[in-house]
Amino acid sequence: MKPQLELSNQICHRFYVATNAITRAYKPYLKQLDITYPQYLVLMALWQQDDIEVGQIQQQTKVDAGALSLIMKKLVQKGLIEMISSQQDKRVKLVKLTEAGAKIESAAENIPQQLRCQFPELSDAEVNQLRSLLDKLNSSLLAE
Amino acid sequence: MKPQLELSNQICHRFYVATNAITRAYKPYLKQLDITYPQYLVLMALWQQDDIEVGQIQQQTKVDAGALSLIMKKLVQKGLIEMISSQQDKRVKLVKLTEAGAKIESAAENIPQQLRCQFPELSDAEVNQLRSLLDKLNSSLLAE
DNA sequence: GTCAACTAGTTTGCATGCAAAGTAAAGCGT
DNA sequence: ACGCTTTACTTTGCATGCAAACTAGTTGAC
Repeated sequence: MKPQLELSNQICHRFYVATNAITRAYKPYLKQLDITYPQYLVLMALWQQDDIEVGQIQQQTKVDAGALSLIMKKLVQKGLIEMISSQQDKRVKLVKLTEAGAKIESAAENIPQQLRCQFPELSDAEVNQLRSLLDKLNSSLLAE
Repeated sequence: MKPQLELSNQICHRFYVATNAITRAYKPYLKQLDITYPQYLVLMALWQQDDIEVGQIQQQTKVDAGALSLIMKKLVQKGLIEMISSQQDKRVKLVKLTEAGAKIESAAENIPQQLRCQFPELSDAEVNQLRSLLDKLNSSLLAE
């Protein structure tokens, strides 16, 4: 057995496990808002700045463009956003929060903090360390 | 705007981005073996120890049980594994590598190293730090 | 011994992630 | 003005991730 192929040596497998666990941890909270994690990412982008292009949402959330199309459609169906073709450039669609979409921000406000409570074993310092390592990794991986 | 809802403050979003980026980085290498990342996880578990139960594979890889069923079926179709019902307990299925399945281990041997080259900005020390933080996070998240 | 409770896996329905093909509109060179 | 390339998004096909329902085989309480 090659040691580099052992699951226990694989950083990548740890990411796989962690990300799935995090998404699962989010689920009960997001379920109350009747949205999924990627949909939540889109809404976060819009709460941060409303009335932006689909492409900007993609850049900020890093959700795949193809998947994003479907996600936007769902959010429209749920009445949380609306999409309007730009006048200047008819290829571009501008995304806006509806009243309902803007409203659930306050309901989402406490989610990050509750998520944080799911891993109390990590100190705040360790979380910051993790954040900075992830930033470094992501900028490296997304570089090309 | 609530600062805790900004994408740039979210550890979880960093995980989302990192894991998707890693999976994408794996893709070209795994494509040469005609397998996907979760299928690769299953094979790694078997390379480590052959002739084990489906449940053991699930525990080691942390792949969802439902998804695992389909993955196993694909691996059987590809002729990389075979499944045999246990004599002692007919509910249990034992999974074995075929000759072909055992063979591609050597082809997979260099993948981890090549993946590592995708993020040269991280030093070995930082990778180790990351590994230990991920372990701590995972054991915390998977505890309940 | 019998039946309820449990266990190992499978199946199904919905929501992505991703690659690849497709569409419509803009921009560009000549 | 005409065609070629690029851009912004959408659609499609395949492979999960996940919850929930389902099947078959075991175990335990009595």
